[in-house]
This record gives sequence, C-alpha cells and structure tokens, in this order.
Amino acid sequence: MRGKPTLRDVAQRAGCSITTTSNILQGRSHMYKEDMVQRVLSAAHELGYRPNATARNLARRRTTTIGVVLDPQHARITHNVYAHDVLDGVLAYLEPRDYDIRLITPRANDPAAVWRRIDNGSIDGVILIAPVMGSPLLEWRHYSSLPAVAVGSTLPDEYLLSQVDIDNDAAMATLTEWVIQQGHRAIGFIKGHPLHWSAHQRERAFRRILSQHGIPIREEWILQGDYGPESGAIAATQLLSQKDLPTAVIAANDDMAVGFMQKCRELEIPVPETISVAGFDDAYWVQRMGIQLTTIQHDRYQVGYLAAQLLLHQLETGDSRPQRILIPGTLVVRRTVAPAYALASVPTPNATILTEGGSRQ
Amino acid sequence: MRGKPTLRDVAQRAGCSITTTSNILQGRSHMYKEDMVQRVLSAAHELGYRPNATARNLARRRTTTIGVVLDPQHARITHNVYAHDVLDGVLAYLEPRDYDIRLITPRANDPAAVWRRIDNGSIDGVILIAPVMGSPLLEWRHYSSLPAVAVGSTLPDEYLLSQVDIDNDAAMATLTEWVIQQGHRAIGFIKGHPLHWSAHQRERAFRRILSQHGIPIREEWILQGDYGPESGAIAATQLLSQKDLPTAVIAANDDMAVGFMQKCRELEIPVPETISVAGFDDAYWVQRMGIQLTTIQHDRYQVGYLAAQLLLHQLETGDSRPQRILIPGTLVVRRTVAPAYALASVPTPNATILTEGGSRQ
DNA sequence: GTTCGCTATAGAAACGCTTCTAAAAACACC
DNA sequence: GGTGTTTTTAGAAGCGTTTCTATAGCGAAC
Repeated sequence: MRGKPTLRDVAQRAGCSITTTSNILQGRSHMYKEDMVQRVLSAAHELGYRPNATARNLARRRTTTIGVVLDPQHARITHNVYAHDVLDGVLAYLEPRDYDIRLITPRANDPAAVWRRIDNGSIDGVILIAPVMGSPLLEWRHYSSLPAVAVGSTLPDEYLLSQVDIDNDAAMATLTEWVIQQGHRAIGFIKGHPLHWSAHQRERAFRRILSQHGIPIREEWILQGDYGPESGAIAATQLLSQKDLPTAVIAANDDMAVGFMQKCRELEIPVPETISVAGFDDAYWVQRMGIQLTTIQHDRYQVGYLAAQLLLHQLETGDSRPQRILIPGTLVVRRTVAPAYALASVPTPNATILTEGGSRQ
Repeated sequence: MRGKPTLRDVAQRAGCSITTTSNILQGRSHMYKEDMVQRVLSAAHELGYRPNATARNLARRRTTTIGVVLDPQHARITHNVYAHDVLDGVLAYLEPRDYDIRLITPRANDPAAVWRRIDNGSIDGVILIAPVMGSPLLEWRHYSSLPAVAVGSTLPDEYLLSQVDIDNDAAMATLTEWVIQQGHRAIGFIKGHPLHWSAHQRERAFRRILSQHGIPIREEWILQGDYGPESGAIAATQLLSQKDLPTAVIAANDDMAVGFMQKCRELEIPVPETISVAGFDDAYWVQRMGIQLTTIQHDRYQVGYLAAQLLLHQLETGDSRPQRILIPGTLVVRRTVAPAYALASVPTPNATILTEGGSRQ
C-alpha cells in the first residue's frame, strides 16, 4: 500500500472482502456482525482512509455536484451583487446536503466550450444565473438533458426551463400603484438593460398600472437606461432638460435611481420636494450610503435557496417538467417619494409653477 | 447505445479500437492515417460524443479542478467583498487554462467534514481564502498533501503554507509615514479583528513607524475594532470622549474609518479640519459613496490571480515548498487627511485650543 | 525470401469504487 | 442428520476513460 489507502487496503487490514468494507463504510452495517463492523471501522480509521470521490462518482453515475453557471455577459463575478446573494442561498441549501458546487464562468468568445465543460458527467444539475436575451445558455434544452433551473430571469415558456425569480411584474405594479396613491399623475420611468427580461417586465407593469388609472403615458418621460448608475444620471440630464417635468420618476433599479438623484443634486433640484424618485431592488450599498430610497425589496438569497431546493427535487424525483416559482417583492417606503396631495389637490396653475421651478437648469 | 454515447460507441461507428479513438480525440492524431483520423472525428461529431470527465479523472488521477475554500468563519460569501475580488482573479487565471473551480464553504460546526470534502481526490489543489487564527484550515499540512495556497493572510512560516497577500506591513508603514509627514504627531489607531493576522501586522507597522520617528505611543488612542463599520463608530465614541485628542486617526481598514467618520459627523467634529482620518483597503463602496478617504489601495484581484498561478506552478513542477508572495499596496491621497503643519508650526496653546474644540460632545 | 525495424492499430489492464448475484454459513424444523 | 430457509459474506462485473504493451502489416536490407 503506497500512496493513499484504498478500499482494498482497508479490506485487507480488516480481513474481509471489499464488498463488506464498502457496505459497512456506507452505513449498511446492519447486515453484519458487530465484530466485523468494528474491525472494518477501526481499520479504516487507522489507515486514515478517505473514499475517492472520483471513483465513487463513476460507479454511482452521479456526482452530488451542482454547477452554478454565470451568463457569459456578466464576466466578473465581483460586480454582480445579484450573483453573490443568490450564490449564498444556493450554498445554504446545498452545503448541509453534502452537495458540492462547481463554479462555471463561460467565456463569451467560446460558447461551444460551455457544453464541453458542463455536460460532461461532472455535475448532476445546473443553476443558471440570470441568463440574458441571446445567451447561449438559453439553448440549454437543445444541448443537454441535465436538470437546470434559471434564476434572476423570468423567461418565456418556450425555453422549457425551470425558473425561480422575483415577481417583477407584481412588485413594480405595487410600487407604481403606491406612487400614484401619493397623488402623482405625472410619472417618468427609467428603463433597465434592454437585454434583461426583468427590464421589460418592470416597464410593462409600470405602463399597465398607469393605463389602469387612466394616466396618460408620456413617452418623452420614459428613458432608456442599462441598470448602471451612470445611465440613471444620463437619464436625469435628458429628463430634466425638458420643459415640462414629471413630479415623480420610477427607476427600474436602485442603481439608476441613485444615479438620477446624484444628478438632481448637482442641478440643485431637491428630492423629493421637487421630484420624487423610487427605485427597485433595495440594494445593500444604497442603504449603507445613508440614502433613504423608496424601493422594492426582494430576497435574492431566498431565490438561490429555492432554486437549489427545486433542482434537488427534480434530481430526486426525476420530474424535470419546467416549473416557475415567483417570489413577491415588498414595498419599502422611505423618504424619496413625497406625497403629491398638496399639488394634486390645488388647481393646475400652482402645480405647474412648482414643476417649472423644478426644471430650471 | 442507449444513454450518452461513450468512447466505445464512437469506436464502433468509426470501425476501430477504443485506443485509436481515444488517441485521436485527444489530439494524438499524428500517428494515424488521415483517413482514420477523419473517420473517428466525424463519428464523434455525429454521435455528439462528449468525454466523461469523471472517468477521465479516475484514469488520469487528476481532475483539473481547484478548490476554493472559504474559512468557516466567513460564513456568507456575500458579505465578504475580499473573497469576491480574489475569486475573480482566480477565475481569470484558471478559466482559460481549462481548470474548474469547486467552491467549498465548510460549516464551522463540523471541521472533520472539511477533509472528507476536500481531500477525496476530487480536486488537484486548493486556495484557502483568508484563514483566521485558530482555523482548522491552518492544520492543512497535517491532513493533506494536496498543494495549497493561502491568500489574504500572511501566516507565520511554521504552517508551511504557500501564501499570496498584500504587504500589510509595508503598506501601513507608508501610510503612517505619510500621515506623519503631514505634520501629525498625535496619532490614534483603530485595530482590526483580533483573529486576523493582517490586523496585527498593520498595527505593528503603525507602532514601529511612530517609534522610528520618536513619537510617543499613547495607548489610550489605540482602540480595538473588528474591521466592521460599527466598531469604527464605537471607537470614535471612546476616543472622542477623551480630554486630549489626536489630530489624526488611522483605521486598520476603510470600513472602520467610515464608521469613525460617521460618528464624527454626528458629533459635529469636522474631518479633516479637526481630525484627520485614514483608512486601508480602498473599498469600492466607499468611493461610490463619494467619500474622499485617504487610504491604501491594493489589488485583491491580483492576489487571486497570482495565487492561482502559483498553485498551478506547484502542480506542474511538483515543487510544493512553501513560497510567499507579497504585493505592495499604494497610498491613495484624497481629502480626509489634512496637513497639520499649521498646527505643528504654531506654539502648543493654539493647538490645544483646537483639540479641545474638537472634543466637545 | 527471411529477418529487421518501422509504423499503425488493437488488446487488456488499470483507476477505486458500487452493487448485482451467487455461494457459504447458520439456523430451525421434521 | 437431512432439507429448506434465512442470514452473512465473497466474487465479479461493471462505470468510461487512459495508457502500457503487444501484435499486425509492410517496405528495406541482407
């Protein structure tokens, strides 16, 4: 016996067969005499035996390993706060169940490599982190029969992928409703990244609620962003240079909302006195920065946790029919959205004056 | 051929032996006739053959997988900004080299499980993220012969572990030197988490430089922190209630420096006018918050990158003698440290008045 | 035309485990 | 003390690769 001890070494030392050793070491000791069990156990302990995972996986035809795949778009994991939270939830569920996690970050320039690295028998299932439109990962079902759960993107049914995500539509509807309830009827919107489904879902909900309330949608107040804070600032510049201004702006996420507000501060437009701002995501750093942003809070950790749970369920039952789990978001009212009752209740002229006051540049 | 195609299926279709197939598919085709090579290649392609990684690993006795192990102390990866940056660097080096990454987050309550999950033939080497004092991971050499590189902790030699870290000592020395050059001679310090080696190294450098300049060390100005922002605030309360105040405070990291400054603002003590503050780390969120903190910037990404490089080098050469790579930090001068020349050059009374002015509470 | 020395290909033994199947041992029963 | 039944234990065939070693095939050299 040179190198690491193997099952055969243990069997030899215990004076029994490999089968017996294997069985006992796997806890199937009820079928053996106490004496035998003890001999095997102590032999294994004395040799410092540790079963070889690779050999075990080969024989069992499963690996108890889950792949976590980042969309090639989000190259560096660092700047993807979303991924961290989800990953934490995934870890929290998988770790106690003795599953391992393989981190897969495909290069954008070599999509074929993705399949070579994923569907090669080294993982049992996969969690896809926020695949964006046009991502090769979406073609999953064409290339692989491995169970997969997508998180962070509520995808169209046609992709046949199980999904866990927050309910973007419902949450944005709630937020929009609330802003309207505060008396606002002139509301702008900053859209998210055009390749993210969530961006479209949030925008659609915004438009729907406005329509339901009979509020006209002013397209010049709906600006394109990309979820980055800078795009919020750019949107601010575009919006605030207009003659006629909304009394409130909803951004499709917090980063853009903060970018927007920073530009407001530069232009000395008080938030929320002149213009109310709402975000979406309840990003950790915004709170830490001391900004009292009214926003939608949602549990990304929970998303990861449930995704892992769903995946394991599919693994165990073999039932891999696509499922969709949507987690509701929560409206968090802080201070960047002020009631517009004062404005709404007084006749138009007054409101107009205030609006114009806000548009000075 | 049911299930996924194997090497045998490909061989059968190409009408040759498994050996031939394996060789050609691995690129050793120079020893075969062009005709044969083509037959194998197209057979593999037609069947959609993908080699089974588990079987390959077993036969090759290596896995081209690196484990990234988080210290049980840092439970949730989310809140460990350090780990993200390092991980990015590790990924950047490993991914193009076709290494896979296994994320290992041991539970604190079951240290034995660590070895069961790590040293079981499923990985070729390991990167240990910031092991703290008393961590079971430090006993690495007792349990495993797997190559390992520790990052984020400059450990004593006795652990026989290879390491990549920033040069805490030199960087803190530079920072302290600079604060002194600004004319400060009354300097306080907020210590980092007592279980982190970096905390001790930074403190030691601070003390050394003060001594070298013949500046007396006032123990009542050296406060315990734990690297968290709250601990910076607590230290502020403790320090600022003293009768005699330093003109500058160096915190062992940015988080504590910001916590300290927030308390200063509450107490209406202007930074840097009354008290200068310096941090360490150049944390991303601080910049984003718009705080112009003078600090030490260091490249965590680089740390991860070099750690991966070192590990692969050890894997390839078999030379696993412990090495230590220290990366220098860079002083970033922003606005929270003001020159104290004005104070230092005038006679004591004046300075005392200013100090007292700062200590009102 | 036999032998040598190539090259191209195939056979077969690992790798370390799981698990199906069969055999041996132990026991009860008539 | 056979026979049948139930426990215990062992044998052996995979799992899908890699790779060492052996064998055809074949032209060149003697």
